Amino acid sequence: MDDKRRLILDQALALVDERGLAAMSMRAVAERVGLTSMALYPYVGGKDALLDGLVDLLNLELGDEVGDNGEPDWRHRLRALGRAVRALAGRHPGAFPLLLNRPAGASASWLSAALRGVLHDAGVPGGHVPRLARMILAFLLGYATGEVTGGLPPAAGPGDFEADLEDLVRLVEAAVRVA
Amino acid sequence: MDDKRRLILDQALALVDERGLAAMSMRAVAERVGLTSMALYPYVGGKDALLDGLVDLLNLELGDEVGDNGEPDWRHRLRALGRAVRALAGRHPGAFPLLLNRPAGASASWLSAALRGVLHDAGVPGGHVPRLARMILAFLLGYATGEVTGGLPPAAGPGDFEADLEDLVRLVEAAVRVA
DNA sequence: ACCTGAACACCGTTCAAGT
DNA sequence: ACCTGAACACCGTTCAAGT
Repeated sequence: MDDKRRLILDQALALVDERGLAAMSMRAVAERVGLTSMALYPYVGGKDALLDGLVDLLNLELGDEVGDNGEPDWRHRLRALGRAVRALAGRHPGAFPLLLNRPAGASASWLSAALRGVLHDAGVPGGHVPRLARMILAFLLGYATGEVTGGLPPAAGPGDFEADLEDLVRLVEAAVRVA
Repeated sequence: MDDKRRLILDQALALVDERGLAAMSMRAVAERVGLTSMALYPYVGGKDALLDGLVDLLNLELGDEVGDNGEPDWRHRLRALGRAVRALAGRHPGAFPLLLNRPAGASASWLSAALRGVLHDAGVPGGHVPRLARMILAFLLGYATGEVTGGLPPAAGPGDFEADLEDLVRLVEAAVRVA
């Protein structure tokens, strides 16, 4: 019976996708599920916890999309991660900013761990892996958030993001050369 | 008499600094100023516009801190910009995330323009300047936002941000070599 | 010109009560 | 066990009314 929690979270995310974060009230979510707002509390425990649940959902979706295909080329994997983050923001423009704006829960470390794996396989010295992973994470979340909120000026050209990804690849290569 | 608007914005920012964004209601700001909430509307025009006003205030403060001292070394200027953004977030942890989460208004382009100036002086080919400036902006805002919200995992070491800045310097140098 | 009182349509959350 | 009605203390915002 705990897929009722999942049902509620799914409907909340759908609501945010359709009408924006500001429209997501406990009452509005409940109506979508066919309950009153008070009935949600045992399942999701308050609005704040519900938002944390949405963050978990986004991380889950990101993990599903990227998968763990045994792609050996770290450059391919880094580009794929970057594109997946941006695509996730595109599918969930209302909810995506939560990733950067709320304390990172346990599930939030998925992307962080994936980036560390890429850097390790690239041959980045172990002592630099956590810092560099965090740096790339800050860029990816900042970029996709700003794109979706308008907090960043609009991109000058359509290929800008791909060029940014190549710059990230070079950044990693430079860190490898230090070794 | 338009420093009354400024008074209201200053008090709103102080309130957010002290008690967090969630505590900033029109009524709470008004009480701090010594008015009722309805009296604020002619000056700041609704809560959303008030939040935009806070963004302007942050950009102003950033511009004041960095100044336009004729520092000729673009590396110094890039590091100074990065440190200033991070320090601003440290002073205003509640309000800072607004920079990335709200559409960039006219004043928001200050930092963007400053970064473009640095890249130009560094000798980055003109065609790459806007993209690279935006990339660095995404990193800086993402980094400082995530640090202040907990959306990014905690830094591994105390010198991590300085090391990140050196990586940015190298990123710019690499873009210059392409020229 | 500048401000307030009263009111409206909402919030999140609690808790006793219903089935 | 699961849900609801009623209630509380809040919101943002409008507008007629006060000075």
